[in-house]
Amino acid sequence: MNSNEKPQWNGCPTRYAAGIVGDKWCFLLLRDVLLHGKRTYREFLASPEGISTNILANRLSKLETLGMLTREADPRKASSVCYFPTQKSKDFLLALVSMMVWATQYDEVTEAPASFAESFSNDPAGTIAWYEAEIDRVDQALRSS
Amino acid sequence: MNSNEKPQWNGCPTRYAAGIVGDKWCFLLLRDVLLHGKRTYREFLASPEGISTNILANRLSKLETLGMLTREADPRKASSVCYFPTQKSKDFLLALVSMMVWATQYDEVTEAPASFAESFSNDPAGTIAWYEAEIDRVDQALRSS
DNA sequence: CTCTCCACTTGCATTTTGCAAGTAATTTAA
DNA sequence: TTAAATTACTTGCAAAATGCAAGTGGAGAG
Repeated sequence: MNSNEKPQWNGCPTRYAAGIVGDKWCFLLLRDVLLHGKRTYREFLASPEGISTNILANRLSKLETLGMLTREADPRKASSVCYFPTQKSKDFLLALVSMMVWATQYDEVTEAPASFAESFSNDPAGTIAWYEAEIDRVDQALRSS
Repeated sequence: MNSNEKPQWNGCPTRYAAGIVGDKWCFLLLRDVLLHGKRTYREFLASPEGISTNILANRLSKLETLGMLTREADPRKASSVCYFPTQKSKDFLLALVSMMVWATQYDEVTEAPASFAESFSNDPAGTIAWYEAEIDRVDQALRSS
């Protein structure tokens, strides 16, 4: 990607979202970061979908460029790297969880418990706030270690 | 795509959603169907992103297979074809609009008016219901013509 | 009976992906 | 102290997906 040329996927909100989330691997990486507490290359690599190493490196750098992740040294081990979600990613939680609720409804072999969709429809804002608090808890613990 | 082999992108709700929406073109076609009232091949082709004819045919058939669209004869002209959104697509509206609100917040050159995000945060359910009513109005008019 | 419109399909060059292997900088273990 | 392992990548290459241009077949209009 030549960083001199601006992508013209702006303007229309759906097109803007498609430019980030309209990619299988970016989508799943956001899940791993926002919902599964994953922060390192190795953890992302271990996800059951089996992303390959070159694609993972490419997408992490794309998500960093897009302002969804920050790349920082791992406080636990200087040679390692952490990818943290930005506020922009965290603000994506509502959309992500909405998609999961929808998927839970239509995936015949869903592994998600009914309680998940239920708690979201009872209190959407509270559910999202809970996820965000979890993220902040994980990241504060990691950063101060 | 060999229809004999089942894709194992089920189980995890995010993975299920990624299998449908984690594709730029499917994503934008859903926008066109759900928010722009587009129903025909020709209308989809005219979208500013410039999908090519083979990809359009491929994605329309994929979305039909996935139960997001139904392919029917155009009531206005028997030789023409209409793609209608199913309930499954319409139920995706909440997630789609959530993404748009998020994109509107972060796209520096968004064309979406502030009133859009505002009305959604004031009354999410009402906003979605309005969109769904619009869709039903369009489709009922089309089907009975 | 020809001409146009519509919804595709086909062929082919280019791009992206997936897989396997390699690498460089630590860090742990013997 | 030195060899082995770990981490985060990069590289090369074959296979698949994409984009573009051109073609096809059926229905309807003139």
